[in-house]
Amino acid sequence: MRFTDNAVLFGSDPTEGIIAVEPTADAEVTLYVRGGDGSTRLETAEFRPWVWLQQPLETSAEIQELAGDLPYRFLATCKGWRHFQNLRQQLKRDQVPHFAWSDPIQQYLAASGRTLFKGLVYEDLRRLQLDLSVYCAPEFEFPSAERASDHLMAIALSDATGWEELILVDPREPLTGEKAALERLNAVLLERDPDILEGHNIFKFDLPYLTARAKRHGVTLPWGRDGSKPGTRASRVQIAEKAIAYPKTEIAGRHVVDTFLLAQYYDVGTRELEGFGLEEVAAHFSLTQGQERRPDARELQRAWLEAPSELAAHALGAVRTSRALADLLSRSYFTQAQIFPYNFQDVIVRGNATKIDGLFLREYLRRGHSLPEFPETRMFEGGYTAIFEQGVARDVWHCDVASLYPSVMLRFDYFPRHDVLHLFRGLLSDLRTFRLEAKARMREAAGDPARRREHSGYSALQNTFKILINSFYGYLGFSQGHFADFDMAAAVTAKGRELLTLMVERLRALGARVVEIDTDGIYFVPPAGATEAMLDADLQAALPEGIEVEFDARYRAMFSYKAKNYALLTADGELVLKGGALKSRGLEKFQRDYTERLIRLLLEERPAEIPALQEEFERALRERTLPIEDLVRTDTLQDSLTQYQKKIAGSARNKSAAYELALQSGRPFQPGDQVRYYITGTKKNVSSYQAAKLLSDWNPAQRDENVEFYLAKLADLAAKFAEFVPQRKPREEQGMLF
DNA sequence: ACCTGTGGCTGATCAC
DNA sequence: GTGATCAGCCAC
Repeated sequence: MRFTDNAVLFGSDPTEGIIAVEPTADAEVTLYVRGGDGSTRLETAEFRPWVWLQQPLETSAEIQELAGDLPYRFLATCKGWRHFQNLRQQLKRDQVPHFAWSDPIQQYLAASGRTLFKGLVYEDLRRLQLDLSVYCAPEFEFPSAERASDHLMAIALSDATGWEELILVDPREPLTGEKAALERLNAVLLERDPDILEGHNIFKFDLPYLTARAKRHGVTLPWGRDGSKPGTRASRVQIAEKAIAYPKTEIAGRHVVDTFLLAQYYDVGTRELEGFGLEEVAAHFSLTQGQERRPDARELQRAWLEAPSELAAHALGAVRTSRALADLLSRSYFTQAQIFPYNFQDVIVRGNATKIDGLFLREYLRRGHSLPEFPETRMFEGGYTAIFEQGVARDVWHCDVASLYPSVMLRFDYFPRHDVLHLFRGLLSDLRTFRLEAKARMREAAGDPARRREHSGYSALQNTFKILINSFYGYLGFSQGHFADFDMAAAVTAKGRELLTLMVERLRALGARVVEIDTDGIYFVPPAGATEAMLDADLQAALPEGIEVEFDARYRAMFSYKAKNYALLTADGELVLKGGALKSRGLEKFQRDYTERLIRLLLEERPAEIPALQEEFERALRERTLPIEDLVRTDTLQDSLTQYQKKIAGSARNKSAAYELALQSGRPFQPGDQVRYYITGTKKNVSSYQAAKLLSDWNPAQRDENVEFYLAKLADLAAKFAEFVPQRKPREEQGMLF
């Protein structure tokens, strides 16, 4: 079976080797195609953009009537991009209902049925990593490319073949040296000719810095494959609850990949990253290769002046790390680019529901079929969440329904009403089959060093299929999805709640004590003498065919705190915390540390040690011995500073420390930026936004953290868990403590 | 210009 | 003090 033969999923045109598409003339795109020998050749193709319409109209565009009787029954195909833009403007002005994609690359790919990277493996990509080391005069706190006294110290480069180069700026002549470095970078890019430019925070730091310095020196940056300069425009990306603003940079014939954004996306699924700096992310993935300690900015500057080899070691370490990171985190997007009619760079930053919409529209277009109106949106109920017992339970089992929502949709035919070509069902069931197949092939290749590449290829593929499968339900409730269907979304969740209720009832009937449930899974204490097989058989018999239960884990103990908030102790003694109340990054580190240690003591039946824990933290706070990082809060800005000020002025929100500090700092903070601060003063009751101070203004010689404030926080925390701390020896207790 | 969904907890602020 | 509201983060 060749997955790519599925035209709905991978597009109908099997052309292989396309690594980039760029519009190069009004009605033409240039394709950059990778040959078998690794060369890159150029081809041009005709490109005619179009608009979907509900009514034919008097226009110079070519009007085609589409099949079926859905509202968008006409296609207006334009002569070229300018014609398209004029038509769109006119339609907007005359308030004529219409729909069009504003990205020419997306339009070309959808119309042609082509996608990037077909016939290639990830390793065929020429990936180049970049990392800057910059100098900032001692009187300034943060580097700024706009300042005369700031400049580059070095540009570290590497690529996937293992090639590395450090372009070092001569400290004796920093400015002429910087100019030479920029020119050397230009030459290297021309020579190495990368498909992908990678870096950590490359959009917000490296590229704007290089652009600003190049401008100062009058150096042009002809980085495009056609010799053009990078293009930049303000953009923002939504990653779960976070909106991140960044200057999106495009380089003709190439793609820019920021591992900072990749890390943000990764974290949505795991919520395990301590922070998003290169070092923190690398540490999470165990990628720090013998770098015992990261030198700070000032140390690097000294190294640049006195011991360039130290700077080189650090800078090259950074590019190696971002290469390893991109290796781990961008493979799945490589696969997505083979599927969706989107540019590689865009497939990363687009939401899953948007990309699924792209699949639907591409296929309806290919079949010459009309499109529905956008859906009528409404609120609908979600999953069933409940907590039945609080406190500590021992010997807790977990079971869940294997991919609940996809299973419900397939088993009960919950598909979008207007999808008359029935793509939804086909895609979902194919994806499911494909995922199983990809997983099987992945396992087959596992462990064989000669098949490592194959293994990681199938791993990325099955993971992409999984993400897609899980996004189909979300698509039903996506207001911008042409085939979304809110009634159907409501039906899916209702069925999910019904099935979960049924499972809870069966488990109780069998004598189990149900502790906590959420959407598709149940934590419970099994009845004495129960076997998994017994429970499984009973539940499976009660559930409809096509709905599979999995008993996937057992735990020594569980601390059930509140809905969606609990802790698990595994057989290996590992403690897993779930929920914002126990592990939110919105809590200061000392609170998270205290919570984790307290819960461990509870679950390991060592409550006698709790008073000592309490004293330890109190003393550390009182004697100011905790590292300041433990007292710091990290807030991510959601709004721009202007938006914030507007809201405050209009009493639409309350003041907040993070925004107030950002405003005071005078730095250009943007949505998505993090503000780290602590509370100063001497009184317990202070308003945070008045007493807050940026971590960067911290002076270790003069500790000014508000001890009373933090002691009160500790006391609140202790009080929160007090009711779960037993007053007797836990050995005498059985099961839950109340 | 961009955007998968709902459910739930907590801390901070502010009006009462 | 108390409750309402908002923002931020997390589970699934």
